[in-house]
Amino acid sequence: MRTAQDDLTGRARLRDAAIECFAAQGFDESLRAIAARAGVSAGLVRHHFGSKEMLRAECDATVLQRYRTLKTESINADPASLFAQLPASREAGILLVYILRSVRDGGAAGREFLEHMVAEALEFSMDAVARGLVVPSRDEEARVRHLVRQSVGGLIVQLAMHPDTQLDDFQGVIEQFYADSMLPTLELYSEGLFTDRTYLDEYLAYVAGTNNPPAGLAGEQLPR
Amino acid sequence: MRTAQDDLTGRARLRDAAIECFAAQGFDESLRAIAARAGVSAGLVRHHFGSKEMLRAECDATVLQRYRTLKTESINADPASLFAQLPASREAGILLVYILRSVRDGGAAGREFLEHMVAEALEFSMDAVARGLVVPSRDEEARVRHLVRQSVGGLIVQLAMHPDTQLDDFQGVIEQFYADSMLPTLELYSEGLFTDRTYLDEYLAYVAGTNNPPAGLAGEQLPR
DNA sequence: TAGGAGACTACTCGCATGTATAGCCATGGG
DNA sequence: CCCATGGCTATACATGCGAGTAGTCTCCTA
Repeated sequence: MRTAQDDLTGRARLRDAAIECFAAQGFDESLRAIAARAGVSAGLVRHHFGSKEMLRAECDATVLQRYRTLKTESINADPASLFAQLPASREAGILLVYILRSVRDGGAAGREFLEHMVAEALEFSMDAVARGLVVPSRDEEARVRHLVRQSVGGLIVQLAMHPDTQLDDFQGVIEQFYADSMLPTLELYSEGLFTDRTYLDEYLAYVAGTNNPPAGLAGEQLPR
Repeated sequence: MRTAQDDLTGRARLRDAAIECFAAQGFDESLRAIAARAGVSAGLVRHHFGSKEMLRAECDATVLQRYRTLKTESINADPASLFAQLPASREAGILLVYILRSVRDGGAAGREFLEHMVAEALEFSMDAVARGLVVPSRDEEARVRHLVRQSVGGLIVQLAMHPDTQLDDFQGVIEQFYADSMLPTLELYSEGLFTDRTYLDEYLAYVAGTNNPPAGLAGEQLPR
């Protein structure tokens, strides 16, 4: 019925236009604007997808799939950036902005994206620890969750501070973000922030005094 | 004309209700919902504020002022958290969520909040460096901007992952966030992440090769 | 060549929103 | 006493939205 062939028809144009509109303007962008970008009428969305919600779901799935493809294609090992210079092309930039907006707005799609990144980063991090590049943590997953949350959040803030960025200029904003963050990140990762271990040791002693071992403290999030 | 006395009338109730609604539901919350929370009619918003935009502006100013008051009241010196356990009360929790939403959605208010936090943190950080508690950075402002952006962003992501959090439960979510982040943060700040300085030194050598000194790299953001 | 399935459009409907208008009514100074 | 000021409400209006309906056009096939 619905094969990969008809991805050349208006259905695919509509889906791709929706992804670009959602990335550029947010998920509240109207169906009429999406249809206009695709060069079709608004009613065609209903004809092909049934509702805006189902169009959104298909966009989510498509973006996640393309993100996975892009990740597996470009295997690089730069521990300085958990995103591994994703926005190398306009297409990748759109994907990244779409994902950032998904996380920003919450919901199932954003949570799925985030969990995907955590799983990726956890695998990467444990490998880096095993190879002696990264110091071990008392709770690897908690550290990875923290780093991913902070990194994604930092990008979201950067995106929010440049709301009028066009999709084509977005690579520039990301590059500026990395340029701004590279030195502080490398300093922090290489030299830390505190001059002594007092705060850490005091916290470890405090935690050891409770019945909560540090390793089991930060596994799952709050159960809604 | 409009003195501090009439803050006991419906005008203040409307403003406070708007702040709570904006924090709980976002800035797209309807005037009718805000008026309902305040126990007045929707038309009163126009009567007192002229438009929704001007109501929003007054909410922004009020939140910023209360945030400043709260900050100057509670002077504490805990370098582990740049937010200094702000949400100690329900009122403070509402302020924090409002600020996070402002930054999240971009715009002038969010940028103002962020710049305010950067200025605070910069002052605090330079003092900590002078007292020998924190290692110096090659670009103090860039480091502070980075840390503030990451911290605020991390909270925004945490907030997005718990979209159905009530305003009263929000302190719990923040406490959970701190509980999850405390160990990774202290580890990172005390022990760093990399086992050696290779990446940092390579970057410093690379930057030294260009005409851009590291200190001047991350001052102002992109000129829109 | 006839016919039918599906891509696509024009138009409409109900709904929610921000804004605008007209008026009620309690209070307080003449 | 009286009436004007201003807080406040009820209602209407214009707009833009997603969703629904009916119909046209274009191939592909029997």
